[in-house]
Amino acid sequence: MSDSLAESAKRRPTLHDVAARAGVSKSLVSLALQGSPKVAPASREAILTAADELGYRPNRTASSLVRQRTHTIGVHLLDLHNPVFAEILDGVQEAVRGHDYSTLLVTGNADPVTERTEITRLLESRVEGLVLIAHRLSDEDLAAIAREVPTVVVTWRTDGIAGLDSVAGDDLAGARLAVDHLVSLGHGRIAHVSGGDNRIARERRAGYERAMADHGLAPVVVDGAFTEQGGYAGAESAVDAGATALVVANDLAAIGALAALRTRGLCVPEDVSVVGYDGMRLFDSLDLTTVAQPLADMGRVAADLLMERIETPDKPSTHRLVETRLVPRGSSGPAPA
Amino acid sequence: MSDSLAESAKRRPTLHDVAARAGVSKSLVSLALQGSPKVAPASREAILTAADELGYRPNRTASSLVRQRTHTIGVHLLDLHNPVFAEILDGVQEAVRGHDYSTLLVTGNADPVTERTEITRLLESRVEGLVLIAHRLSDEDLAAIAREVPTVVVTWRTDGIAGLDSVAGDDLAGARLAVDHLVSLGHGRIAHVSGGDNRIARERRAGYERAMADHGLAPVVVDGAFTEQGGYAGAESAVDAGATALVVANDLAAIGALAALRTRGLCVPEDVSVVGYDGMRLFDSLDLTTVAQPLADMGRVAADLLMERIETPDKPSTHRLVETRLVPRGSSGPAPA
DNA sequence: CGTGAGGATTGGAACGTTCCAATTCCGGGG
DNA sequence: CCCCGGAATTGGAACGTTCCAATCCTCACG
Repeated sequence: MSDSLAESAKRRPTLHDVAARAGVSKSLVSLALQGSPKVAPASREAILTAADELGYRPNRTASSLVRQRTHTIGVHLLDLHNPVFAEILDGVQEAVRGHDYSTLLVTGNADPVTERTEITRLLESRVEGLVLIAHRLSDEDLAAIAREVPTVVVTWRTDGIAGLDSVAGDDLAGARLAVDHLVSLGHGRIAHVSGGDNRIARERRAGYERAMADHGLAPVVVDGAFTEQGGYAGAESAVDAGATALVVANDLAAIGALAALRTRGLCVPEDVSVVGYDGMRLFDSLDLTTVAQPLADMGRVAADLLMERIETPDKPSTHRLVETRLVPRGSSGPAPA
Repeated sequence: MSDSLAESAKRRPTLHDVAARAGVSKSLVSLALQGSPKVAPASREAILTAADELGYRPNRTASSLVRQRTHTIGVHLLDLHNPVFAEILDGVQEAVRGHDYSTLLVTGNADPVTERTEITRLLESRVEGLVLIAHRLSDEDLAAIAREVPTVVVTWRTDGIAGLDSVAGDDLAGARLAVDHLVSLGHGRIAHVSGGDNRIARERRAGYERAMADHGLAPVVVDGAFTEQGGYAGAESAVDAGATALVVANDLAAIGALAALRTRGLCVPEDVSVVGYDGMRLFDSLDLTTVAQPLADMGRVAADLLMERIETPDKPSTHRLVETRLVPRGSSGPAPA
């Protein structure tokens, strides 16, 4: 006992220590701890009590070194602050737990450099698969990663990279839904507050522009970002330009836009209508009309795709588009006379 | 070349493979890759090119097995959906990067069972320290963990557990700030929408109750939760009870409360004032009066405390209380006549 | 031309597991 | 009484690193 105390200060107990205490070999301890049926009940008993008297804790690094498996997949989130990603992650975790994998979570804070080093870390930890929930990687980096480990990207289509699957919302169609909705409410001066210069933002913008063209309306795009500040600034420019309705690049920015309108003394939806994008649960009570994506589903699908690719590394890439739908709420209403 | 191709399909290249290709021993490769100055420039060159021709990627599990260090700390978040935790995490990550540790992120989705298994996983991965950003563990579990690895808890004081540090907001004082603010605006019928039955909620509630007593006012506490739904339901009961001001347990619930008031046709702050708690940046534009905590600072302090404990495992526990301050915004105003 | 210093390089043990092959143990059938 | 089979147990190699001690090489100096 005094001996175990002295040791515990020094070094964590190993299989060997447990074996010594139980009076058996380390092989048998290993067997017993894995629940093998070949171990005699008496030995098992002795081993189990020895293990927890010592506070034995298996060493995962040693274990995964010898079996060449880590039973772990890596998940990279662009940014923890946007709850959208958390909702997608929920789906991933749920699906992954069903396959007895656990997840290693990592975030690059929307910075490409940190992002690369964090993902490198995951690869060095020998994750067996990778889910990238939005990222800032170049195509070359992405391809290199996909060559190394089964990978699936969530949030936008990734074409032309071998062995890389993707799950994305249909941003083109989604933006169109928003425009159609506003047009049906009688709006003509519909502006788009963009999400900046990145893939998703460009896609949503394109959807907006095409829909406007199809309705024979002149598009007005103002610069914004996927943040509240971006939405705030964008909304100001948009109303300056005379817009009566705003298609905002995401919900976060839409919240910012609402704030801008409020400080301008404009009423929503009487003076200006606002439509967001994402449909995150967190903002359900804000009464924001939005283009909703099935976020948790996207995560689930991504995880399933990953599991398939882990089983069949050479299968052709699949790119899944999930459906978006418009959720009309209080922030959009008939165009002012 | 053909041989390396065939191999790459099978097995990741190891130090040994790099050594073979560069025509040196694995020891020298190891040395070179760590950037030791004892390696001759020519060898270094050869090794480096061999390594990246093979796409060599060091195996972290092997490495941390032999040096008895993982250079990793584990961070557990109660719940990814509440952006408060993300803001705390920012501080942790920042501080930790400065000490060349990396972080393993894990979440239990507010479920005590998943929480335990996830933390167990971290311990098996031999993290060198643990930051728990809110948790649902019993005191015994917590003590057991703290005995095993340096641990610091963020979000509430943890007294009486040896070797466990904590960083917390002063919830007692914070709730008092909210009450004082509302009293100074002339409110008398101030209700508290509670955050349910957990440590932080109880603390904030106690702060509210004491402050009310000190002002000679009758406390009215209605059941709520740390979620929008909780705030929504709580606000309804509170206004039914005739309150003209609400001290809500956190910002998330306050958002819910605002929604409830809106659907009741009540104006904020003309009819009812609302004060939240947390001060998360995400809601800056919502114009919510709130009791702000320095979230990122809390994370930084926690990480620093952890580093100190890693260096000096036997130092006495320290419990840091950080200061909260009231941020008056548009959701609170003079009491109605 | 021998010696030694010192830099460059190498072999091998160790880290804590898993798992295969080999060994021990036991009772029962011949 | 011996042998056999099966159950229980064990030793040891292997996983991919790190790092220590030992060896090798080169060259300047006496």
